[in-house]
Amino acid sequence: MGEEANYNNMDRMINSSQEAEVRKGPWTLEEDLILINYITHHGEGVWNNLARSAGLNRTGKSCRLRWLNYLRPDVRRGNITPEEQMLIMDLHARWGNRWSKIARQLPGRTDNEIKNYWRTRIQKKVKHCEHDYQNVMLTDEAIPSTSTSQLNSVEDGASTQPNYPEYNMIDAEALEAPQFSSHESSDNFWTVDDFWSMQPLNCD
DNA sequence: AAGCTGAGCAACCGCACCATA
DNA sequence: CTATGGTGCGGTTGCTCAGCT
Repeated sequence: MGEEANYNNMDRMINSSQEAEVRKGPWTLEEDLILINYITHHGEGVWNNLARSAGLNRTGKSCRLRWLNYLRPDVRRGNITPEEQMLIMDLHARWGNRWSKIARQLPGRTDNEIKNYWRTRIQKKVKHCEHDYQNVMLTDEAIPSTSTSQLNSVEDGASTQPNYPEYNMIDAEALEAPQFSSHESSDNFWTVDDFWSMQPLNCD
C-alpha cells in the first residue's frame, strides 16, 4: 500500500521531470531487481559504471547505498536485539559517531541502520534518562557526587568492560582506545560510564 | 471519521580521502 | 605535483505511518 503510493509518486516525479535526468528518491521494485540481477552476475565493481551498464538511471552512489543498506543478501533488517543495543551503546561510547566502524562489529547491520537506531531510539532514551537523573540530583542533594570520578574512568576501557558474550566478537583493532581529543567533537557524545550508570535504559 | 503529531526509516547531500593518470 | 574520478562516511532531509485527540 505504502509502496504503491511510492511508485505513484515516482511516476509523477518521472513524468514531471526530464526523463534523461538521473533519478532520485525511493527505489522501485523493478530498479531493485535490476540492481540485484546485475550484481549477481557481474559483481559490484565500479559503481558509476555499474549504474550505467545495468541500465539504471541512477548515480553510482545511489546504487551503492541501495545495495549496501538494503539489497545485500546478508543484510539483517529490524529487530535489533538487546545484546546488539548494548554493543551499539558501548561502541558509541568508545568511538562516538563512527557508524561504519560500529556497524562492522554487528554482522548484517548497516551504518545507516545503526545511525537511525541511535538517533530515534537510544538518543531519546539517553536524554530522557539524563533528564530524570538531573531531576533526582536537584531534588535529592543527599546523594554524594561520586559520578565525577566514575565518568572520568571511561578513558581506561578496562574498567568499563561490559560482560555480555558478544564482546568476544570484537577484535583487537576494534578494542583499541578511541582517539578522542575532546567531547566537543560530537554533541551526541556520552561516556560508557554514563551508560552503565543509567542502565537499564528502559526507565520509562 | 478527520486532522494532527511524532517516530521511524530510506535516501540524499556534502565533504574528505584515496588511487590513478 | 596536480587534477580528476570513485568511494566512504557522517549529517540531514523528507516521506510514511501509527497513535492520539
